[in-house]
Amino acid sequence: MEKYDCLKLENQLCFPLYSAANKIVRSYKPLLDKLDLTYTQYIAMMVLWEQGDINEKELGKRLFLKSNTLAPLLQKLEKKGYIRIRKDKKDARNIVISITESGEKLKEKAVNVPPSIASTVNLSLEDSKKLYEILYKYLDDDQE
Amino acid sequence: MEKYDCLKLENQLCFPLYSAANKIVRSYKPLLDKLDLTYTQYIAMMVLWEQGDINEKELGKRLFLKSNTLAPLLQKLEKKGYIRIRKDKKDARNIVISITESGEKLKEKAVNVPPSIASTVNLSLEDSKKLYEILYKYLDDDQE
DNA sequence: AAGTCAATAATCGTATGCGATATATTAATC
DNA sequence: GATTAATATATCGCATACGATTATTGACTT
Repeated sequence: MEKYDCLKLENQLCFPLYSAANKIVRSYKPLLDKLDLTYTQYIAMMVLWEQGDINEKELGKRLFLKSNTLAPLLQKLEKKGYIRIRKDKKDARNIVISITESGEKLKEKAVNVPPSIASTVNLSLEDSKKLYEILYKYLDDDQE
Repeated sequence: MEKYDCLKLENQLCFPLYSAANKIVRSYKPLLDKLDLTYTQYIAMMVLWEQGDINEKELGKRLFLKSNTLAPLLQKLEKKGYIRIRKDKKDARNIVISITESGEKLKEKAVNVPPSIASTVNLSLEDSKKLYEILYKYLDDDQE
């Protein structure tokens, strides 16, 4: 083990993580273009499709994102007519996001996306499950 | 299994991949700030530290990146004095990247980064290995 | 040698991510 | 009730990623 071995690309865990994330997000693009969504906009819509109204902070927690990323993103989604952004009447610091009819309708198109992606990811069910499990182990660890 | 279950965030493989990549790259930032490098610049330097001169296309292959990302990145690294960018005399379409003395010196500081990151990633050796293995299975699959 | 095509890199436009900072609103304290 | 602290969101500046386009250079054909 040489002194500089730890600096070799092949010995990094972060690098394949970073590259694989780029690769899979890239593979969504042609599909999401049809919905007029970017990948980040898509996962935000997913949360809304699943649980309806949500405030920005809660959404940020679900997506591991903060307002510096979310605020501009949500503004774009509102401009496209998929969501509405309002202040909470009880506490005007809270922003409440709700889905519009147009946003709800998008769900019908969106159901085609996951199977289409799944068919291109050439991993065994076992590997997929393991990958999922390890990634959440890492994500759920907050002590950093 | 409901019709829309496939759209739930918890059923996505891409989402934890995307989030984990963000998280780990984010964790590099304070360390790389000391080297005046971004994460992408850091992995480019890694290739150079390991194998010296390389042309842009080859570098792109190693990093899974193309000139639309690499060209501006390399210009920044050159501006910082870590690398030199030249045209190949035999074929001026090829860009040859070489490392400068200052870039070579940076390696000494950089050796502290991987251990520091490793100590914050709370995964067992087994999980890390498995993660690495599955990610490369995905990355090396070109049929998409 | 001119013209066509292929290979490689650079540029452009858009949308992130994110640390840092600013702003708005509410809560807490005196 | 005025001041201060805390909370939540927005803005700013920078550096990616990436599809699409353009520019440069070389190879090939005739």
